[in-house]
Amino acid sequence: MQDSIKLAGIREIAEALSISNGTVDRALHGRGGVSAKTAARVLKMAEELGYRPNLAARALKLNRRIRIGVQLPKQIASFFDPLRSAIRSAATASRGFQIALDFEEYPRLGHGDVELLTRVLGRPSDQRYDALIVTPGNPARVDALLTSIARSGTAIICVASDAPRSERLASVAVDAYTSGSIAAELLARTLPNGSVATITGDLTTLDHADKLRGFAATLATLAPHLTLLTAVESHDRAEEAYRQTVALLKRRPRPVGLYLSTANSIPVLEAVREHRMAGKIQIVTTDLFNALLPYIESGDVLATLYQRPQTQAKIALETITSYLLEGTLLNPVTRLAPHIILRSNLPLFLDHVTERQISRGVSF
Amino acid sequence: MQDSIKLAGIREIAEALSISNGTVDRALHGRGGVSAKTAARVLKMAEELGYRPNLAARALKLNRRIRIGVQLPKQIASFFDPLRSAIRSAATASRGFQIALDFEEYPRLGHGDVELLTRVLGRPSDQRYDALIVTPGNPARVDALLTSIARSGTAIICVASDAPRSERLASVAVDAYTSGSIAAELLARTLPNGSVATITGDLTTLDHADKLRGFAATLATLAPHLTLLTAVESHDRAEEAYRQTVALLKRRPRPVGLYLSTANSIPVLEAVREHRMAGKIQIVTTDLFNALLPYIESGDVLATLYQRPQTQAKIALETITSYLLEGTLLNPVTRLAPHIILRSNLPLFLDHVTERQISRGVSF
DNA sequence: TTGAAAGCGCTACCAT
DNA sequence: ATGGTAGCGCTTTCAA
Repeated sequence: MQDSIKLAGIREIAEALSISNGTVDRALHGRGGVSAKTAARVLKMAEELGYRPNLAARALKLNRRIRIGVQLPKQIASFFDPLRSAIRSAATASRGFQIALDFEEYPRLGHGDVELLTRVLGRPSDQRYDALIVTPGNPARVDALLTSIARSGTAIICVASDAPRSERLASVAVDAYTSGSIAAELLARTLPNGSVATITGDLTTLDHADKLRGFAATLATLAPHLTLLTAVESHDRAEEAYRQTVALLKRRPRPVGLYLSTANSIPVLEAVREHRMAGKIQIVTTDLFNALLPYIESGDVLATLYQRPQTQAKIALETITSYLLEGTLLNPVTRLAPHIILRSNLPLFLDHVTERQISRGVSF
Repeated sequence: MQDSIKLAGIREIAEALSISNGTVDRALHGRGGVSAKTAARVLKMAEELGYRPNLAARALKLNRRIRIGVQLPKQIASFFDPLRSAIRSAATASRGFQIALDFEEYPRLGHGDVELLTRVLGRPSDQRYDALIVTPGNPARVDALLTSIARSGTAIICVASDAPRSERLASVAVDAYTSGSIAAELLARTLPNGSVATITGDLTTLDHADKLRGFAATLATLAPHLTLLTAVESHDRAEEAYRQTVALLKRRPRPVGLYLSTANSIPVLEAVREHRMAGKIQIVTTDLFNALLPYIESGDVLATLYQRPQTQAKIALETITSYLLEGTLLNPVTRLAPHIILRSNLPLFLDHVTERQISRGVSF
């Protein structure tokens, strides 16, 4: 198969119609100031000649500096730190134009996010963000704000969770429902009778609620022999998670399986170890970071569901740049499959938890 | 965090040193015709000013049409067809310059590849490939050829398998050893005592041999209770696979687990079904395609290890373009983690087996 | 060895 | 409503 020989630019269209390239440009982009008739002729000819804009020329001419705000929580650092650094390296790798990143942090999901978002609206117009990357916590509290910001001309990209009822441009996240579902299938395959418990962050966060729904649904389908206990919310705090785990371990009968749906898993695992329950309770965790490695290697953790921050960052930035530069919205909603990390494939992911994630070579 | 205010181009360096931008360009790229002294001054100043080339301008000026040859086997189509179409869409999405793809096919791995490779060397110089994407079969037979092609100025990218002893520029593949290892871990978790069998393509193909090594090693570690039968080679042919499966099913004691390390799984699954062994033998397969879906949904297949052709294509093209345009070799060796697809996460991958993989939005 | 300048295709501005 | 043109930063050619 051979591709076409040569491709038409604005100049070719203009010549073919004996009009000026300025007019062609206006017509192609609907900038107005063109009669409906010529506009139609231009569009038709563009189609005929198979016009494809030269993006290098466009980028060079516009020479834009895209300014992107990034508002992410500090907690849980084991997820958001890699996400931040992946955003940084994805921005550096961007071809054709400069990306200026403005990182802002707040303590944790749902605490301080509203304040930061509000501040975005107050920015002087010469410092307006072209795009804003956020992880929405409770949609009820941020939907309206996100919509205002979007209407003020800043494209909003939700990462790691979503606020579907706001006017965000796009959303990138792991499919939360499926994450829960995988956890349930893995536990269902491994466990005999008994009850299983889940520890999550905060059920007002969409991502956390969806994980639980998926978990419950698949458990009911695939493992009628397992009972699901009421979900525990740790609010992504270490102490709470520890305390709640201890309480769970004191229940009789003791749960035989555990699904930890946020990266706040270490306190739980410590509590389990201290009560000498390691290996006796099957545990599925979320995400991947240094402190978790020994638990996977030892088999204390059956599997962890990795939310692929690098991939999320890459897609978020691709979405932003192709929207701002080409005007095309690639995919309003991306739902990634989490990586299922077991003992056998753990080595392949070790790159992701070291400093190497900052370097350029890492692709996923 | 605020990024730097403005960035230096060639012009700025030239002005700072009161020389012409032509000289600066020559010095920066070591094109010769520059005195060692000025070259050093330029390099130093570039460093000082934090020079970053404007890739849009470079692309515009060069306005290159990169010509890429793609030589992949027809069989097994369920893997290579998606790979081909992913290469096509990744090329279309490339910003800043044209990519001309030249697809060539041969019957199957190891049959006809040498002939096609040989033909590359005979191409007239004005039709030279800038890069060549191949899946090497038996390295003993292609290593020398690949090296010749590489030396003739065509960058070689291996996809789906590797020829590490050739002078290929880069290689992108699923980590084969780990794939085998995952299969073993999954079977080990599920099976009681018994023997397990593997059906592969051809053990001279590196990818196939590595899968087997990983499978055997992990089985020995994690499942001493399972015996591994000698590997069966189906040479990626349907009839052979069917026949060999029937033979396996007649063995006593009958194997309790099966690892199919290539996409040539349907004949095997059919044989198993016809012998009413579905669900009684745990099976791990490779890759994902329409015909496989019902087997996963029914539970006949415990899991399939998806080799992510879209991702491989994307990385291959990124590697090529950044090498040809920027002169940087991103990652000589990329080893992807296969996706472990179970019943619970299958829905997330359905996009990948429909026609949608041709559209632009799909990222993985 | 170095300088000067053209021009890649597009956008945007000014003129008509 | 349309035409004409400068200029983005780089590479390359021609001249000195």
